[in-house]
Amino acid sequence: MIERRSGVALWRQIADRMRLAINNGDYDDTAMMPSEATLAEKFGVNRHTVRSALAALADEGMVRAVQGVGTLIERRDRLTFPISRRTRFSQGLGGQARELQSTLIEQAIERASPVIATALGIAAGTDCIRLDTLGIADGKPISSATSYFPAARFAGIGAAYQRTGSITKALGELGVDDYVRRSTEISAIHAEGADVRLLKLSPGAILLVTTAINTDTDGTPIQFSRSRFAADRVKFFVET
Amino acid sequence: MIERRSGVALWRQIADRMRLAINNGDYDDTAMMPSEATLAEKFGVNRHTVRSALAALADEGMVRAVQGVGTLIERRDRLTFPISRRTRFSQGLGGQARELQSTLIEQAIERASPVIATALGIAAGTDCIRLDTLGIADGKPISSATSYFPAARFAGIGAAYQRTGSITKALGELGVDDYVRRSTEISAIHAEGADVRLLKLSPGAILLVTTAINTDTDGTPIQFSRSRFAADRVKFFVET
DNA sequence: ATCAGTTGTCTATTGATCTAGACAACTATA
DNA sequence: TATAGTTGTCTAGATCAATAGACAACTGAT
Repeated sequence: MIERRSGVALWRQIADRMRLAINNGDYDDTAMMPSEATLAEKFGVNRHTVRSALAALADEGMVRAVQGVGTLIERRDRLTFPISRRTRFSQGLGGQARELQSTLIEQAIERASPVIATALGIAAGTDCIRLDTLGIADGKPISSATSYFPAARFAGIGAAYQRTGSITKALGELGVDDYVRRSTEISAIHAEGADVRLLKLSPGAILLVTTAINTDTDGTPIQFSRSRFAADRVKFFVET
Repeated sequence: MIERRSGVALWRQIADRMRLAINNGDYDDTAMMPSEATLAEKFGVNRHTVRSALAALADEGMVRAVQGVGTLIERRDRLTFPISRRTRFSQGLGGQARELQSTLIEQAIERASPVIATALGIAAGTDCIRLDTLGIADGKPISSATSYFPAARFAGIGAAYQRTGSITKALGELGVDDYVRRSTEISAIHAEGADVRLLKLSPGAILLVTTAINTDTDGTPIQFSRSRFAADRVKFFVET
C-alpha cells in the first residue's frame, strides 16, 4: 500500500496509484472516481490528502471535480507501442490515437562520443547530427527523443525532418527507402530537466527510456536514438 | 534539476539522481562521491539534505561514509536482461553476476481471470496454478514475479520449481523440453506493497514490469507471468 | 421544498522536511 | 606536530505535508 516517511508525499503516492487505476480501466463502469470520503477510507488517509492527489490529477487534465456531483474521469490512455524490427514511432498505433505528430525541438552537429560512435559504427570524434524531437498523440506529448545520425551521409536531415515531421520520410528523402531496428534497450528513470517541461509531467513522474539502433537494409547503422516516454501514458509490446 | 513542492522530498530526488550517476559510472575514476559540501552546492540544497540522501544510499549498501576521508562507493550494478524468443531469467547474464538463484515465495491454485484465461488460451474460471517467485543475483534481489500455469497440465509444478529452483527445469520435469517467449509487454510503476519488502527497495523506487506469455514449441501457451524488476538494478535489451 | 450526498473552504494542530550555523571527531599529508 | 579537508552531531527556526473538524455551496432525486 502507501508508505509513510518514504520521502514521497502521500498525496503523490495516491495520485500515482489512482492514475494507474484509471488507465487500467478500474472505473470505466461509472466514468467517475469514488467519492473523496470513500477514497480517504480506502487509502487510510485524511480526506484533504485525497483532495491533494485529485488536484494533481486534475492539473494533468485526467479528472475534473464537479461540486455536488463528484469527480469525473476526463481521459484514460496508455498507448501501446510495438517493438520489433519494423518499429517506427508513427506506426502500429492503429486506432489508439486519432492524430499523431512529431516536431523538431533542436538540432546540432556534434562530434560522436565513444558510445555513439560504437553504435553507429564510425570513429569517435566523427561529426554526427543530433535531433531532439517531441512525439505527440492527440495533442498530448508522449515522448521526447534524441537521435544521432552520421553527418557525412545524412546532411540536411534536420531540415527534411522539419518539413515532413517524420524520421521515416526524412530518411526517405535522403535515399533510405527502408530501415530496420537492430536493437532496443529499455530502462526507467525519474523525469527531470527539460523532459518535465516538454512532456508536461509532474516532477517525479516515471520515464520509460528506450535506447535503439536502426540500420539500413545492408545492416549499416544509420540512427542511434534515446527516447523518453511518459510511463503513465505508454507501454511497450515486444512480439518475439 | 531537482524540483521543490513536487510531493517528492528533495533528499529522495537527490538520492535517486546519485544512484543513477553511480550506476552510470560517473564516479568510477575515484570510486568516491564528491564531498557533502560539493554535492550540496551542486544540487543547490543544504548539506544536511545531501546527508539524508547519502544515508538512504548507505542503507541500500551502495555507499559507505568514512569520517575524515569521504563517502566511498561500495557497489555499482545494473544487469542487462536480453529479451528474445529464448528469454529465461537465468540465462543471458554471462559474466554479469557470479551467482543466480530463484526461490518460491508462495503458490496457490486460482480460477483464471479473464485476462489470464485469454493469455493462456483457456476458459475463464478454469483452475490455474499461481507461483510467486523471487530472482536473486549475487545475493541481491533483482525481480519479483507472479506466474500462472494451466493447472490441468502442470499439476505439481510448484514442488518441481521448489526442488530445482528453475522454471525451465520444473517445466522439463513435466514434459516440456523447450519453450519460447511469445510476447513481452514492458511498463513501469512505482514500487509498493510486498515488492518493496521482497526486493529491499526504498519506497517510491521504480519497478520495470514485464508481462509475458511463454508457449511450448507447438505454440500452446503454458505460462503467463508478470515480473517486477528493480529499475535501478536492471535494464532490458531487445535484439530484433 | 426538502434531503442525502457530493465537492469547496476555512481554522488549528502535529509531524516531517529543509535550512542555517556551529563545533566535534577523524584522516591524510606536509 | 600542525593543518586542511572531510564526516558526525547538535540546536534552532522556517516551510511543507498530513490530520481533524466544521460548515458552506452545490446537485440530483424524492
